[in-house]
Formats: sequence, C-alpha cells, structure tokens
Amino acid sequence: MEEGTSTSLGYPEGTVSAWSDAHQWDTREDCEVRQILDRIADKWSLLVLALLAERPLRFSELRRRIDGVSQRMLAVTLRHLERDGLVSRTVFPVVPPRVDYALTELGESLGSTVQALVEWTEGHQERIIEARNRYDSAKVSAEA
Amino acid sequence: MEEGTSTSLGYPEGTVSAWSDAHQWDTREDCEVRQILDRIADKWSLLVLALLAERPLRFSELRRRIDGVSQRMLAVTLRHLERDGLVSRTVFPVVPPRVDYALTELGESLGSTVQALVEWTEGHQERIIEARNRYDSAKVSAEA
DNA sequence: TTCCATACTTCCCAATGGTGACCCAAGATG
DNA sequence: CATCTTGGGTCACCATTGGGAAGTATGGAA
Repeated sequence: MEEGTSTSLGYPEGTVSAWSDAHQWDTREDCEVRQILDRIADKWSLLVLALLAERPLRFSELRRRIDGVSQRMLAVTLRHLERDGLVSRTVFPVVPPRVDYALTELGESLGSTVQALVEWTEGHQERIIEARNRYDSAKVSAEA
Repeated sequence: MEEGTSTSLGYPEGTVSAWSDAHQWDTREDCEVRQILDRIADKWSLLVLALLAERPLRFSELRRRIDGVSQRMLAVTLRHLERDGLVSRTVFPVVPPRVDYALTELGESLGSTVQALVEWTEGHQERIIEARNRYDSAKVSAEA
C-alpha cells in the first residue's frame, strides 16, 4: 500500500514511535509479526506458555492440566513453540519415556505478558459474560 | 477423568489461588477462561484490539491497516469483540455508511496487555526467526 | 443511467483443527 | 512366555473454520 498516496488516513511521517502512526501489518516486513503473533497467540500456545511460566512440566502433566487438548494438538503446539525457540524439550532416555518442557530464556520474556493476558481474562470473565448476555438479548429483541 | 482417583497430580481442593499450583483449565468453571481466551486471543482479534487501543477506527480503516483480513473475517471479529463488550460500534446514518469502532472501557483495560504482546512480538521477531532457522536446519540434517 | 463507495452478508470451497486409533519400547504381572 | 501398562508420540480421517468472490442497500457523482 502506497505510503504517500494514502489519503484520509495519512499520518504525517515523522510522528513515528513504537506505537504511533501507520501501524499496518500488511505486505511489508511487518507481516512476520502477524505470522508470529498467530503462532504464539493461538488457543493452546497461550495456555502452554502460561503453565510453563509457572514451572517446567512433562508432556503428560501439560496434557492433564490443560485437559481439553488432544495429544496431537499438544504435540503440535509444543513442536511449534520449540521451533520458535520459546520452549525447550528435554528427553530422558528412560523406559517409560520422559520429556520435560520448559520455557527458554526467550520464552520467559514472553511469560509474564501471557500470564497477564490470562489473568486479565480470569479477572474479567464475568464482565464479558454479562456483556454477552446483554448483546444476545438485545439481538433477540431486535430480531423480534 | 475421575477426580478422586487422579493420582500424582491430584490437587487438594482449597489450595487454589489465582496463580498457584492448581492451574488447570479443564472441566471446572475455569473452562470459561479458555473460551474467552480463545476469543480474544485469536489471530485477528489481537490485531484489532491493538489498533483500536491507539484510537478509534472505521471499518475500512481497520481493513486497510490489517490488510490480510477479509471483509468477512473483520466483520466476524468485530462482532465477537462487540458481543464481548470490548469494542463499541457507532453507526452514523450517512450515505456512504460510516461505522466507528472503539474500545470500551473494558476493552481499554485489555488494550495495554495486548499491545504488550504485540510489542513483544515486534521486538523479538528476529530471535524467533533465527530459532526457526536453527530448528529447521537441525531437523533437515537429522533427517539426512 | 451507470458507477462508486461503505459496510456489511451469503455462498462455497479449501485448509485447518481435532478425534480416535495405532505404534514403540521395556518392565511389571500372570 | 504372553500380555498389559505407561509415556510420548504419529497417522488417517472428518468436522469446523477461514477466506475469496460476489451480492445487497443507499444515495450522490459522472
């Protein structure tokens, strides 16, 4: 998208700081942000990260803690997070296999943010549920 | 999933605090957290929230800013966020229709967290990309 | 009269997520 | 010896979802 010609939304260039002007996650390099955000901010990743932020856990522990997650999804999620360098995978060659997952240093730097997100959700779930009910009943009466 | 028989991980009830040991998002009431987290922390919602945290925007502005998003997905996302009471929708009955979206008070309380997440991503994308490359090349050589 | 813009909605198909079955290894159990 | 169990996975398949294209309504411009 052409910078200069962008019209009604044209912010004067030069006002740029981390969070100012044309925050645009599109065809530019920033699209990688989109891609990464996608990865870390999906359903299971957030939960895994939040749990691992507390302490390292084994595969089966994670599975039990999260418990809506299927083996495949947990495995896939962990593999993604490992690929992205956010979690480390330690295999103990013992006979019932044992694999520990922990946050890497990089992962830890995300941990607090993710926890903040989860905590926000916990703290505000009631208000959200209220809002949903309001919205739904308003919609129903509007349709009537 | 028998509660009582669950062994090594059986948490005694009553030891639960906001972020203590028994963080388990499963069959209990906490499952709502999962549901909500799902909603707010998906691909487009985060980006929308982050953008609206800067300032209110119109539908088409959001679309241009995010620009990987289809009309449908943006509409769906906004409807969800509106339902959850995180964004407000203001329709101006003018002739090319105009609809403004803004964070509600509730949405604003999330805004900073979401921004933090996005900023983290922006700040660490290079390290993640490096990690990916490392992982991928390690995997390739392992397969050879 | 046709075209344009905005803000959607509907339809359809491909991609993706998720489920359950199966696999592997070795020690315990019968 | 055969079989079961346990932990950590993979695989094939199906349901859900995401995304693209096109349709809708409105009134003003060309």
